[in-house]
Amino acid sequence: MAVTLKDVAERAGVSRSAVSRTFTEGASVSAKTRSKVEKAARDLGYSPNALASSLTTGRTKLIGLVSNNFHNPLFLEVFDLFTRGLQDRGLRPLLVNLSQETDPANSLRMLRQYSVDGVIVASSTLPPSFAEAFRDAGMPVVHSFGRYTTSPHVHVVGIDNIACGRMAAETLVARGYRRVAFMGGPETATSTQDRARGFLGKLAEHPDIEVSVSYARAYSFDAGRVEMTKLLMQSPAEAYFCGDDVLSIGALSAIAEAGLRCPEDIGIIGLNDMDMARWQNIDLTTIRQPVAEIIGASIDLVVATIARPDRHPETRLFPCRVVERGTLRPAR
Amino acid sequence: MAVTLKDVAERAGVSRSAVSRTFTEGASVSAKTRSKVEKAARDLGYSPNALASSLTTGRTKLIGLVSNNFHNPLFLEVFDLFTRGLQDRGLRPLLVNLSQETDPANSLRMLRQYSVDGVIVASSTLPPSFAEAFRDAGMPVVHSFGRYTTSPHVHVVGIDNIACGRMAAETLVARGYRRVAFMGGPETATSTQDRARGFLGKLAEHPDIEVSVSYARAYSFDAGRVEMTKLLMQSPAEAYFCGDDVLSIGALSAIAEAGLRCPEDIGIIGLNDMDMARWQNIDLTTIRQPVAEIIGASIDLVVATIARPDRHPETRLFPCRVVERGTLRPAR
DNA sequence: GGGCGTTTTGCAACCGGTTGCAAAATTGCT
DNA sequence: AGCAATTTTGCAACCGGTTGCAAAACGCCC
Repeated sequence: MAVTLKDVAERAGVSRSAVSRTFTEGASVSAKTRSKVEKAARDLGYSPNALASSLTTGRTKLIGLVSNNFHNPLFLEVFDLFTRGLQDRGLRPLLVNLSQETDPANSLRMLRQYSVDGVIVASSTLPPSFAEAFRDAGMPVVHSFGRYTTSPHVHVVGIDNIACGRMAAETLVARGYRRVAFMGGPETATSTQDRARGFLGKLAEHPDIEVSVSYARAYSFDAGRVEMTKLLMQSPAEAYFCGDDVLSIGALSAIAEAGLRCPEDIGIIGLNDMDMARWQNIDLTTIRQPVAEIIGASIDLVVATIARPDRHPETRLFPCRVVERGTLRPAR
Repeated sequence: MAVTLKDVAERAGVSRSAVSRTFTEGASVSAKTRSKVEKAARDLGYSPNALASSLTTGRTKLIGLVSNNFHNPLFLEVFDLFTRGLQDRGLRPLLVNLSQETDPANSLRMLRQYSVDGVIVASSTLPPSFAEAFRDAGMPVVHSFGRYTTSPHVHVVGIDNIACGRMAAETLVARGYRRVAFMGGPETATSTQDRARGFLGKLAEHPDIEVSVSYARAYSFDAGRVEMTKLLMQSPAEAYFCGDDVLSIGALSAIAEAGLRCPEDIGIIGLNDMDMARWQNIDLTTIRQPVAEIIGASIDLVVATIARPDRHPETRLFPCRVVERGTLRPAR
């Protein structure tokens, strides 16, 4: 069926080793045999079987891309950038959709069966222990969009969520809001915990400002909308820092529905700056997370760890910045 | 490093074949050896190397998932459903991001190197020839969201875009619109061509209704917005059938910006019914494409074709229906 | 043309599994 | 217990490559 090394060798009149060598970088082949082999390969339409070679080289060039965020529009950008970035380095993404699963055992087993060279866990909601399970199994792994820890057991690339929380607080304070609130994602998500911590920590410096906190039951439009609707029935704050953009958009929808205007009646600041946030009919003021940089660094790091598996775990955090749009009143 | 068949065999005190057989469905092993092997495997933490076994069995359980739609929010749902659906059948998605590439040669080569069992091309914009290149290389392939042809060379699963165009036309006519228009995606996309055809075809039956056509330069928010802005500066139609939902949302944004209201001043009907269309602050009337059914059928079909490669190419089209929301005036 | 050092080449073993085949073990039956 | 039929087992070859090693070929110089 498929054309193999042997076929090419026979047609070119050389040994199988010769063929193998012309297709492996830096092997010793004379120009003459190389061209004979290349011609034969071209004639036969040969391309080497990456899986077979992985058996001896121990490298598959397969990277497990594990995520549980298949509902957040930001992650379409994330998948786009990851797949392109990996492809550009000759690596292939083997996608694992975690859905609501939270135990790494299954993914671990299947990624081991396919002997992936490395694993990227792309999730802001999974606990650090998830990625650590891969490392414990001896796989190079980086946790993208993961939680920062001072003594990481695993590479982490992402943002400083605590600093983001602080940044949101500062922004709201600078705008003169006196009654502010955090509307988080699910309380179990590590990103939400950290953002709340930073936000509240910063506001503790302003005892005159009233602060409250609530949690939506998911990082989703509906959850944001439901939560904001509930809040509006009590006495709402003047401005909200929402756990992420999609939550923010849900909140905006609830606000409009209630006949209130944003930013005149209530201010909203999101987090992520996903593509949709800039759409003119959404126009969300938000904190930009440098997704492309995070992904680039994640790939760099997993590649580097494949090369030197004993590499010390490292945390790379990228700075975020506020993107001014139309859902917060102007600074005084 | 990794624990192999041989290690398990030694520990269990049996031959390598015995171990192999306990892990292959329907092979002949006595209960006694099976339990010995299973214990040894458990102790050692063994899991069989899928790639090595693929060498002899000729099956990798890898499915190439090829797409160029990494910017349309609908495709996040698509990837979610595909990855889950494949995983549920013990198959693994190897993702290929085509970006703006339109030549199958590269993807073909790399999917062959990884000897995928089958290929799913998920795209509404690629021409039929793209998927055919895989079939010509002897790979089981299905084109999801692809173009319907009466004599397909390749399995196609999707919707009847011509019928959708007609359905949009009927809907607008039933609402009493007298000046209608089609605002397509890029003119080169097969889906746009067919939708235009159906739309215009149906309206040809209503000579009293004025029809016009224009094309946005991409299936994107910005392109839809730009195109609608341009249209509004001339004399706009009363209602538009937009090439897809994201284009529709761009158009809605332009309409709002111009100080016009939807549906009072201008009606919009989209196509896809992506999750966002139901968001209350978008509330887009649209034609629903049954994405989950399409994906389920695509997976069924690729699996069936792997089992019987000589299977005759088949087209499966799923019916669409109008989802009434708030961007079209009510039927008279 | 002979001798030496360097490249290139092929052989054969190996990577981690599977599988046809014949031998060994088990089972059922008289 | 003896025998035939059936099941289980291990051997060895194979899947499609890679690679250490020793032999062969080559290039260079005298």
